[in-house]
Amino acid sequence: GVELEEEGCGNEEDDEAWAMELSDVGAAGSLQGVHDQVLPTQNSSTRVIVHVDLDCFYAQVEMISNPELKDKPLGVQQKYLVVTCNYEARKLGVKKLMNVRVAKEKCPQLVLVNGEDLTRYREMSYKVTEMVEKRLQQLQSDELSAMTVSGHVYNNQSINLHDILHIRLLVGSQIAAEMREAMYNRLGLTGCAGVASNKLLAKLVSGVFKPNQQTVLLPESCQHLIHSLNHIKEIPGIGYKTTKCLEALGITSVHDLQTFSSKILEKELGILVAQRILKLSFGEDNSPVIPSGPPQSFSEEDSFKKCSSEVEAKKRIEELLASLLNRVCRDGRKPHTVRLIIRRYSSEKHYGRESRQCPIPSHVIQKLGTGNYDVMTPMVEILMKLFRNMVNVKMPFHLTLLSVCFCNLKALNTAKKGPMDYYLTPSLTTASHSGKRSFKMKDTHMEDF
DNA sequence: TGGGGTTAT
DNA sequence: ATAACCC
Repeated sequence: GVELEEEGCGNEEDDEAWAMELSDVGAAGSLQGVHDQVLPTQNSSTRVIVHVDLDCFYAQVEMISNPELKDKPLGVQQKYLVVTCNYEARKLGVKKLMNVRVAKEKCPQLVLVNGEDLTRYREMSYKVTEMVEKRLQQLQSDELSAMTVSGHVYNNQSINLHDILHIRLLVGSQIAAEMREAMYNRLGLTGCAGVASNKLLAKLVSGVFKPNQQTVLLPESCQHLIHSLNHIKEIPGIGYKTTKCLEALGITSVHDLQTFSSKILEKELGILVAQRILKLSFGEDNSPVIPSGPPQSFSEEDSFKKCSSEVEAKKRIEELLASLLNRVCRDGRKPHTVRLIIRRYSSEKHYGRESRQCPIPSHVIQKLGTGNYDVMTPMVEILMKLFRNMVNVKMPFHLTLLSVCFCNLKALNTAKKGPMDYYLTPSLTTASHSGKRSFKMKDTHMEDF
């Protein structure tokens, strides 16, 4: 099991050490199947991060569901987009987020499956997260002694067995290989892995050799990697807006950013963003691995060409709500806030969503998950009030998206355990002497694995 | 562009 | 509630 004790800690303010220790054993998971982990170390300044990134996750789940699809070019469709596709399809020119019509033109043999319902992807994602958690617990007792690298070494650099950093990264590569093996053997999923000294570098290097391979980055090749990027937008953490802003300043390459005046950058982007992305451009990233734990919100959304009546909106909201109630019931925790999100039709407005939220009345919260059918009626009432708050139904309107979100999730006071309760349990020891609510990883026993 | 998710302000 | 980021 994992021990996380606050040894002789008289300082109640010391959240840092606690977070660090948690990150030492934590696994971050998300729906896309991306997982990071940090190996336990004595010295927190020399980290080894293993980043694993599943290959075209949705397409893999579909191929596992229906093996006949395995050797055909396959695309996963949501509305009129091919959101992802397998590598057969990529060879034939299909790209992620390609219009269905364009994809069919490029590749007439393309097989399409609908991927608008995320249920099965979610289920597989939970399995992956669960597996990674268990491997993580086991790692600490593993013998990791064979000193040979697994997979590629970035830039073909040679390993110096006398360099302790090299050795630790090499051990990381073995762990990455073993985790990928386990994922394939148990769940049939393939993926890439990157091993490096921080999250940024691990993620970047994971994509160097692409499907189903892994790469370790030795410290001497860090600058080579970062300068191999053709544009700053390829740096995770620099998104759409920041890229536009940087381009306006004449910054397009990593070198441009590295040598740009930090003062001007701070004025343009704010001190926080400026300093963070400047460090990123040098391959520096001290952000910790944060175990994601169970989700903090659940939402269902649907997009469409046009919804312009209150009656139709209500119907769509009821559908979204029914699925959501199911999911929330299975999770076991109770949402205390509900939010309605809309997107209005507008010719050229990038990212125009509006939302209204409100607390869920306590008597409704109580009924949630009891199988009581009458939870629908009051919830629909609430959501329609939020709807009319945003949309003047006496005037013509044109919506292209509706979404319902449950958030502010709280564990119930009863002893009933939901499926995700497995990951985190309230830490009695810490809570009792710090007065703060905190969590520790629950012990896992080897026979579970 | 889809159907999600997070954190910061 | 919005805006930025991630996949």
